[in-house]
Amino acid sequence: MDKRYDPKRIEAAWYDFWLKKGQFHGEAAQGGEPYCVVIPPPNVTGILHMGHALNNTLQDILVRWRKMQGRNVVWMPGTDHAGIATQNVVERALRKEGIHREQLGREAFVERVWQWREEYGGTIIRQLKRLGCACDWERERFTMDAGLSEAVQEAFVRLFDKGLIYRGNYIVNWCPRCHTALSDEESEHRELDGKLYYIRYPVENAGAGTTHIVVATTRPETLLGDVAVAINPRDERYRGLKGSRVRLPILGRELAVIEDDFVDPAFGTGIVKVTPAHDPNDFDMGRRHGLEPIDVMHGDGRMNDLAGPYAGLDRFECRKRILVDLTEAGLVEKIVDHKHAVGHCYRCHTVVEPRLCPQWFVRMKPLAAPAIEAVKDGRVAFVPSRWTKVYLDWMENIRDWCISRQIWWGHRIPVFTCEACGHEWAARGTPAACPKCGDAKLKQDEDVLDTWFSSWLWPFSTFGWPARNEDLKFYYPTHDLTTASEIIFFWVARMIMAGFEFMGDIPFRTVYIHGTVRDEQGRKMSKSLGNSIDPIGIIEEFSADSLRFSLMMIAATGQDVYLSNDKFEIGRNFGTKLWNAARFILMHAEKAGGERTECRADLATPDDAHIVARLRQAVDECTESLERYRFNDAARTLYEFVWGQFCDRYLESAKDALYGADDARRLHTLGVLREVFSAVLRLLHPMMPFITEELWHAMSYGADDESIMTAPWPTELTGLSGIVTDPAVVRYVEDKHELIRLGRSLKADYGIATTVETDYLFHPGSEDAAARVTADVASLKIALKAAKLDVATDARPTRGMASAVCALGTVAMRLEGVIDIDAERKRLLTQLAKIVADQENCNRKLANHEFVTRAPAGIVERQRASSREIEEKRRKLEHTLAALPQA
RNA sequence: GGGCGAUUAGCUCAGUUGGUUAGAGCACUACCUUGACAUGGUAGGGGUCACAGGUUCGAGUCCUGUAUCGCCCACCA
Repeated sequence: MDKRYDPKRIEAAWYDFWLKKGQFHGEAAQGGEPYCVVIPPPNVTGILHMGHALNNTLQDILVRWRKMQGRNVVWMPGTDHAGIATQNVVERALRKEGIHREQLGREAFVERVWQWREEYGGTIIRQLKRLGCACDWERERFTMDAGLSEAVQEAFVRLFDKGLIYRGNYIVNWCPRCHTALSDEESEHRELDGKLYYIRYPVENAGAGTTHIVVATTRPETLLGDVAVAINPRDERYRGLKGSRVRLPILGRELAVIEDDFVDPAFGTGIVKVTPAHDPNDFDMGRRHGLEPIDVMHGDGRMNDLAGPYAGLDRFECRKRILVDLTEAGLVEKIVDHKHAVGHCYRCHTVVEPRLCPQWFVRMKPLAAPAIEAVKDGRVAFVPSRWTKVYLDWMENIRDWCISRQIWWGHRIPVFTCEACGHEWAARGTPAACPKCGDAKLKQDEDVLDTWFSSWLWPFSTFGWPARNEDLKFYYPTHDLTTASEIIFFWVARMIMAGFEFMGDIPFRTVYIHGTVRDEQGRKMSKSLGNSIDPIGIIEEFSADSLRFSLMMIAATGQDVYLSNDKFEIGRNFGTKLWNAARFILMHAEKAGGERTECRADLATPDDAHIVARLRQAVDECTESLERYRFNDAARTLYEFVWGQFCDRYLESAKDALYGADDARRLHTLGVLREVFSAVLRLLHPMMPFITEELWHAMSYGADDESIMTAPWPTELTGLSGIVTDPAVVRYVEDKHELIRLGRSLKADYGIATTVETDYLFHPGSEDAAARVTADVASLKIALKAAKLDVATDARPTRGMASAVCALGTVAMRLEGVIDIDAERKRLLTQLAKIVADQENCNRKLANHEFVTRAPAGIVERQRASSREIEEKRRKLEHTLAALPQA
């Protein structure tokens, strides 16, 4: 075994080993209890960032852990075609060649995207493999592959036929750069420092002296599309306005004057310009008052012919020019600073333009109902639970989903129109003729579907739906879905709705929402900020295991993760520690030759009992933490056990036996070491798959061609069953270590000699002996404290002044002149009085639970436990008091 | 405007249902080339748990309020 751990050498090799063994594959035919996870499919354009690394490490831990527990596991992998994002990437590549997509035409362009995907689309999959992900790659899917495209059509047709999909002319979020509509979720609001422009509109026949009114707007260029001005009907100031002639500046169009409750008299001037084609509120008002919208913009953000003199200008250029013109005409009353939230395209960050155009929508209210119920009654649970409220708030106020996109890369909307009779219907596949008139001249809708329209089917479409095959029946509903909070609306909520609509059941049972990965300053990691840490770089520099384990140590449940490069040293150092512990055990095993190591009950020492007890505790804690999705706790438990208990304590204490002359003892100790370490490797495997696999083989725990992944999750610890783990023994060892530590400290700092006989008065099960050791610890602490007090007052104690001697059964202490024994006794007595009071209170509560309220067994048991705890405290304190020297 | 989260050591953070003297990693100090490990060991310094009230025998933990930072949602132009 190499002296140094070289992750590069082993990681790739073990991954191939797993693949060759088909370790990650599962199918229904194998039977057993299913456990299934579907990956949040990363974009094909994606490269692995820290968010992915965190997300997929979490899933991999769950998957490997469940596998070790004997479940029939499938982790469904795949990628998302990411409509707009991918189209943008390919367009950019084409632009470098000087080609615009229009030049290629639709078919050729889509062909190019497929080519691009062939060439670069596998990047993120390769990176997930380097991370160690145990995905069932035989099942890898792509949201545009034939099967999933069929599922998309099926879902669309079913919803269409049920009347849940409709086309309508509404204001949508329009990205002038991507040239497509976006859903509400795809428009990101950002607070911007804008301006509020107060503009005078001339009035012709108003009351005395009125020559104009003033409206306030943040987007002056839209006034070109104004069709009215609106006031609140209760606004006294503008009583006379109705019936007068208001003229639109520059274009001179006459505007209607309408009254609408929507208008807030307190904002701006209390008069609103109404532009139905460019603002959702105005659109609604326009509908209420029967006004015809006037659209003054092209899809690319340039003004159209209806913008008169501004036709052809970009919208922002138009804003500048129109302000100049208005100012010259004396129509700008004032300009004030104004903060407001402006929508931006989530793909290219261009300012979104509200635009009136025909789009396809899904009616969401009917779909939401069962999905709301399922979360309310706990069939689908969010972890941490606080996200439940976020989900429910959104679902209860859900708005229709705009699903059409004016791009080429994606699932073409399967709606056909008969050119002969005008019949419009949704069809699976490519229909040959109109079902109404039989004519063959058909036209398919030009638009494609929102990317998420395929994602929301992911938990069942990946298993072959609409076909009802065995795997789908077996693995659906899946179990855990792990994702980031940003995705709750885009994906999680919609999957739950689709699950009910198409499968009649929930898609998964638990949604685990992890935190966002941020840099040290708390900023989101992003390419544009240049602050991201590349996970692959970390794997190169440290190792995949280091990356994974460090992330788990840092990421508290659901909290955001703040990263910097040096954070990964935790995982690396821990890996090294583990490596060296293995080397130590192997070294001694080699020294023992082929002799049989065996844990023998009759040779078990308190240290053996202690490490086994702590191991059992670690196993329980680790298992429980994973069950509760507290990955961070599981990692910390293992870190502390391996480093603090196993290496620092047990391994050191084992040296006596290992270097000793007693062969039986040596083999026994080696046996305990091997058994405990075997459990350690298994516990760590989900988090650090590579190094544990390497060591599992180096230590020959299983056959050469068997993976640690198929070894059982340690629950029984059968190899260690002979070792009695009496609580008194465990406590004794704890105290012993404390005694040694204190003794060393006294000696090192103050030259106070102490003799600690570590094996003194050890009788397994002897409460009294253990209690007396505890008292000794307390006495030593007092001595230490006293010595320090004295140092502080510049009177360093000499050997003659204080000494602490541990001898058979008791600590004889002389603390002459060093400590105020009376004060110490007084302090302890006060403490004791408090404890006695606590105890009475606690027992009263217990009696109350037991006999009065008849509380559930769990609560009574808890109360009993705390009663025992207090009793224990009291005994310790009394012993300490008794051990205190007389003044 | 609504909702949520955070505030604990110099830094980054744990602290589950209230319970002895509030923990870890990094950084810092001193000593240690001891027989697994210097990516290490031993010992140590460093904290009015943001602030103000309240509940309790007991509060970092529960309740109310305040302040600061952050996130999400939202059609007041």
